[in-house]
Amino acid sequence: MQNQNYRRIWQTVLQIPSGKVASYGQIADLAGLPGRARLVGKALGYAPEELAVPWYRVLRSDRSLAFTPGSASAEEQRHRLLSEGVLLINYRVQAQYLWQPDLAELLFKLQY
DNA sequence: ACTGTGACTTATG
DNA sequence: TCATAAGCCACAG
Repeated sequence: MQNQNYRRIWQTVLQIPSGKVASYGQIADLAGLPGRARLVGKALGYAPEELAVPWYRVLRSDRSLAFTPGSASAEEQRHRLLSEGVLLINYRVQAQYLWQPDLAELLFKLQY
């Protein structure tokens, strides 16, 4: 887990503001890893607790949760999002909650 | 080297 | 909207 790619993914997810969400593919792109959306899911699973990575702000490109509906993980994600004001309707969030970062500012913060 | 498996995505009907 | 199919890539066995 000392993987540099994982580190970049965690740092990118850390930039998602409260109340906003991003897709796995979007995070992969922003982290400089286009085409590796699946790696993002893997990286989130390995994220160190102390880093406090907001994994629940990441979902599929169609704005639905990646976990199977009703599962413990899905419920935790749903609750965490709700506590930030992001309401899920049929396991989907509204487009208004999508994160649209300022690329110049983001790249500066990530220091790539 | 080969194969199966995902916290995925896009195209198509 | 759904459902299916194919593409995708890292990783484990």
